[in-house]
Amino acid sequence: MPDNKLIEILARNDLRITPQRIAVLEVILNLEFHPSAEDIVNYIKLSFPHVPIGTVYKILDAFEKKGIINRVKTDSDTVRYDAVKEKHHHLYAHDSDRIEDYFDDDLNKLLTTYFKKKKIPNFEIKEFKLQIMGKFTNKQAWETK
Amino acid sequence: MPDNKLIEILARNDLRITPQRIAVLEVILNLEFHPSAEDIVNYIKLSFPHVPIGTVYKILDAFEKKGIINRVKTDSDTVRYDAVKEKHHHLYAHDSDRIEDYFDDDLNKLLTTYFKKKKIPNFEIKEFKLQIMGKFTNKQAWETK
DNA sequence: ATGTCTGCAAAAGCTTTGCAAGTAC
DNA sequence: GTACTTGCAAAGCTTTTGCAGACAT
Repeated sequence: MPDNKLIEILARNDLRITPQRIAVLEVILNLEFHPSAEDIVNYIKLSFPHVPIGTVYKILDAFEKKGIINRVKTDSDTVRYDAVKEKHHHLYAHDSDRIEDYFDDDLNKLLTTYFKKKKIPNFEIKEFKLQIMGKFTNKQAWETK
Repeated sequence: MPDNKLIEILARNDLRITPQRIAVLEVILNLEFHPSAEDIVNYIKLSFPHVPIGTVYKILDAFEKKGIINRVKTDSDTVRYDAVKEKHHHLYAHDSDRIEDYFDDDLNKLLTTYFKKKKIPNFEIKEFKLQIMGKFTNKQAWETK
């Protein structure tokens, strides 16, 4: 992704433009495996020798507050991040900690229609996300990325 | 829940019957808010003065391995637990860390049927769970439990 | 010039682990 | 009696916080 696009996102969100923020933003927008803070540090190292993980946490925090990213729900005790993008769901691999996006407009429509008719007592729905647990059957596609 | 039922569950799973395990199991089976390890310790304190949290973690670990409980997916860094029961989904409160079960057979059927027709490329679905985020509109029901 | 961000290190959670003593079987 | 479990404390991780110096505006 070109830097000027990344800078534009930061500017639009009233965030000061720093090399560290550009690097973190680029990683989250480009990577598809929903990185943890540590993943981000490791990935950035390749191009940006040393960003302390404390700084990455602060940056992630700022991004989350601005709504640029979200935390992904997992059943482990480490937080993973997801760039905010068009409505999507998540595929969770049973045998690894891989999490991938799943886009499906028919599914969105199906669920939206369903909950328009069927209300949940005492609960006002803001959004929903389907967690789909299972196994990836084609590892190549991911490993060679 | 009567002790003999709890004991029966432990026995069926080849777990030795100890007062600590009975207490933890009872909490998880009865409480509906998906407690963390710390919640469990606090709750148990009322009837069982002191169970170290390390022991609770070991018990939870044993229960999870036997499939008596599951970890609940959240976007925080603390793990919460859920008794394994008939298929259900989760309601997540936006303004608190409350998580409740949502049972809906029509929804289960709808999704099962949907994914029988629509396959996800390179992914073999084992199960799915809908996360429903929003706001509880009737706090009384919960607060007075 | 000002307010914000980074880097570093310390501190603060949460969870796991090791081991001796205790308990279930 | 044996194997497993508990209790306790230490260690391990992840995440947060504080503060001085650096940087963006």
